[in-house]
Amino acid sequence: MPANLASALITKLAVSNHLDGDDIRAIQSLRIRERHLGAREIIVADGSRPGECCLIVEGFASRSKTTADGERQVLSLHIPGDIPDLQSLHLGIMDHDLVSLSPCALGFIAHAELTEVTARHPHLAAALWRETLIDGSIFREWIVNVGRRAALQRMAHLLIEVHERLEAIGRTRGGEFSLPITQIDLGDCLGLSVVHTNRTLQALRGERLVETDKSGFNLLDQERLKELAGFDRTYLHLTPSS
Amino acid sequence: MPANLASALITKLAVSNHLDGDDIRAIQSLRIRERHLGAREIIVADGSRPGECCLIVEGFASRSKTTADGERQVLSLHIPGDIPDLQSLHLGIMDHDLVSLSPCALGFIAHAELTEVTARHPHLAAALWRETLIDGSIFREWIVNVGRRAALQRMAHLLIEVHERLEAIGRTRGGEFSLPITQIDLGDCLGLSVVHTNRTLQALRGERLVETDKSGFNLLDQERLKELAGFDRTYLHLTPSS
DNA sequence: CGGACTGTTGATTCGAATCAAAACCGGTGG
DNA sequence: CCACCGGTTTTGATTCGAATCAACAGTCCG
Repeated sequence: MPANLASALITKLAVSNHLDGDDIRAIQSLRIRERHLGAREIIVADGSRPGECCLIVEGFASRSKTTADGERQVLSLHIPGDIPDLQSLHLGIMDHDLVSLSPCALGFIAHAELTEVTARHPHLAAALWRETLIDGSIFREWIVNVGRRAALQRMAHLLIEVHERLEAIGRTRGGEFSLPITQIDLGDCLGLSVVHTNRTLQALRGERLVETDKSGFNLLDQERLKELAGFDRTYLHLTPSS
Repeated sequence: MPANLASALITKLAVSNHLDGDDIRAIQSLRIRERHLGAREIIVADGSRPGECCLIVEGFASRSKTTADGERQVLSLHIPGDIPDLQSLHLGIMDHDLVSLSPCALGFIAHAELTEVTARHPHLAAALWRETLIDGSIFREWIVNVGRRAALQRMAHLLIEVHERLEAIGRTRGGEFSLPITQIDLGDCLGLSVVHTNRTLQALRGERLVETDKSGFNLLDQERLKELAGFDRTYLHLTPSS
């Protein structure tokens, strides 16, 4: 019901899906419980069995896993409009953590509510399924990123990805975008140590490719960055029915 | 129609889903076009727009991406009962290759056929959605594997994963299982060079943890391997509605 | 002001890549 | 039957990218 909560979801879904009036009304009729969190709070914990899904209305979140010997790996970054734990609707048990990066406005939607709405709106169900598939596609690219790209390319690739995704929902100003992430977490995204993350970032700055400040990044030369990273946006599936 | 084709799918789906008689009849009524391929053939190519999904009836396949500068990364390994390109049903364009590892018996099912059956059987649709979510969960673990585990742990983790998945569909004899993969491809799974893959495998053999032959592996001490790899099977979601 | 966290720097070590060559293996054809 | 071929596995030597170790500086905040 609160228009602003649902609208974040509608904007995001519309990037990759054709939504008709019926779908939009169905989304607007969802009961969404609003909640506000600070930075670095656990939203949903590994091993838990959530009964609702979490929509990011404002702010940033990440999903991560910690290995048996305490090494952390970030699996994905999430932006407004994302439902990072949509998979919990059908998987039941969480196999990773969902954590806020920045202070967040979140909307929680009960599984029962989603089950019901997808049953009555198969087209919307397909759109949500598609969102989880795009999620999977981004995971695949991250496997390539940590598996086969050198540190510099790896970081460039990540920054372009986030820029493209934010651009699609209208949250960039040129090459600039907000992403309040520490170098520690950035390293955990890239499978690098903090020290090397720091040096790699300096290299990108030195090449005049990227500027950073506390709250975000500025991509100074997107063309050259894409060239460097070997970036191909296909995997983001940012247009409907592509 | 051909019972043996559908039964591979039924066996696999039943591992992670509760299927009722209606679901099973729906699967058995699917029109599945059978095809046989040799080893190392491209089943579906990156960039293509397939009109059907590919069920593995017999044999093994892998999905992989190649970076701009020619580095290959394997994203997943697939076993009988898997539909490795199920995501194409909703994503349209392939963002990676699907390739046979061994000679395969495949069953192709038209997208239209799947769309129709999922519309009429929402419970089956949920099961297929769930399969794609498990796919995604395995990708997440692979990100951790290449991002944060050392070569020895990494290889141990992969071998245990494949063993667990094959065991669930009844295709292991104790620690033994078939997986006809070259060290080149194994390296591409793990983000390692062939040389280092070879040495890592020798280390596992030296520890009397693993035996290999042309066609597969024998895990000599699963407990110790799991301990070494820090293996937690949760992410495989091998029980229904867990 | 002090403390906790984050960012930065330098020195050193180490795991894995690379380079290069040889051994092995199954298939093929003379 | 054996020579040969391409692909794969193995070995050794060397290099290199990134991790680790160890300080120190910067910043935010109570």
